Amino acid sequence: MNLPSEDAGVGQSTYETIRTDIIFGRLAPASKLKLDDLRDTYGASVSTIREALNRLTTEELVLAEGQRGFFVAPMTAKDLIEIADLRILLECHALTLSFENGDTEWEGRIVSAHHKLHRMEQKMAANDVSVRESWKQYDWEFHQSLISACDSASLLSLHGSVFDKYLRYQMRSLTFRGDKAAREHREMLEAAMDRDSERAKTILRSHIEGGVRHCLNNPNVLPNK
Amino acid sequence: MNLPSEDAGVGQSTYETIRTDIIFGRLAPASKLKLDDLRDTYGASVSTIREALNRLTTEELVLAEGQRGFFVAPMTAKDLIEIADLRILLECHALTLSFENGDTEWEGRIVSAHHKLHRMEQKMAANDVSVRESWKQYDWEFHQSLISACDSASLLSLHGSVFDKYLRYQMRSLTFRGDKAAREHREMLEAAMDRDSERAKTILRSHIEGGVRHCLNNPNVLPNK
DNA sequence: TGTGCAGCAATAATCGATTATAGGCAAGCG
DNA sequence: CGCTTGCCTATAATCGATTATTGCTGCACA
Repeated sequence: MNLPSEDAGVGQSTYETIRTDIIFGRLAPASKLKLDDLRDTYGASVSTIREALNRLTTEELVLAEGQRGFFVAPMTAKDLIEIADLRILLECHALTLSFENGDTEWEGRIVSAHHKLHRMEQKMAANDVSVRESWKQYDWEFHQSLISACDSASLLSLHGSVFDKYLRYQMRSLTFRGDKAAREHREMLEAAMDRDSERAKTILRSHIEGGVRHCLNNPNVLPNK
Repeated sequence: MNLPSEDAGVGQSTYETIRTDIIFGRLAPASKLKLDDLRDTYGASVSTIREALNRLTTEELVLAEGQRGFFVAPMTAKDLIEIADLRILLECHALTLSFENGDTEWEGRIVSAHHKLHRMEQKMAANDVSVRESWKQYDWEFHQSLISACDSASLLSLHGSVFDKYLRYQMRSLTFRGDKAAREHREMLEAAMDRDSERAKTILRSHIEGGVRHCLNNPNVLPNK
């Protein structure tokens, strides 16, 4: 997850803000994005807004329908399943490469990321819902750290984009999957320290499939259809 | 490969034209993209040009460096290897899914695409270089047809984007890899008809790896560095 | 003669205005 | 009474102008 970086130009920060607003559900799926409204909301000119929306169109977080404007990408069960399938494919592949290349620095990043994630999991378990967004942020950081030694910028970039789309579905389930996910994270940490990529991949697959089931069983996630 | 569709708006067609100009090498790798120059070349206002460049930035065909403008993405051996690795990963996965789901319509698409590709391969073998771009177009269509029954729009879209980046490298090798590639295409056609996805994947892997070697051995492809 | 600062030219970023399009509503005709 | 057609409003697409940034060049001072 790339959070909005304040220091950048108007264009860049508008793009990042709209992007996170879509991912965190502050802009409803399938809703119309009127340029004039967005200009008022985000305080940038229509041209700048269009720039941001066009970029998001390429990422398929926004749909541009002919001359009829922009819409937030809708959320469907089929899309969730496709995205999860892609995340498994890309992340497992990256895991294999990363486990081969990873050095001690890499282990350090993982241990550090897991520690921070674990703290958030504890807070979530104690029903402190205020940390929901930072929890997901640290979840990203942990998964990212595991594959960070894969030595392929293209793979990392593609994975990041898929991860964020997956995250949009996760953000809609208000309940915490708790113990199970936390245990899987710990097991992946251990598998990484043992350089056992097969074990890590098995856990990751069931980790993601569990997340998908959790979403599909939760009526908050896909209210329509 | 999505070729420019003339019927669309100025923005869309500018985007598509610049995109194909990058992929087909008419815009040199790592070259600076000056907005005023592009406005004259493509006959659209700077805002429209910016819109196109921003979209291409998301696809990583163009790099946007701070407040210092846009550049065509450079081409490097490492990037080629990463892209090819991703193409293998995505296309093999799609192949598996597609072979499971494919119906008779799907077979028809493959046979048709292979026939057209074969015609171009014959022309290329006869040193008719004028068909170089349509040959690559039909190559795309054939590979696309093989995975077209994978039933995942996200996977097809991601694959398309990676394929086009791979294509950019292929377009720089002026020589025809000929017989070998043509035989591999025919073998993949046969594997598809037999629904033998393992065989198809093995051929595909060596097909792509052969293409990469062909590029890396050709000094035209990566002149610098 | 080398270095640093200042002003200038080139070019990018942002904006608001103008033009084009779509979709709804109403009037007129069948 | 219903359907079609033309106008009208809301909104998108495109544009050229304005502002900001960068990096170069030349001059002054050490």
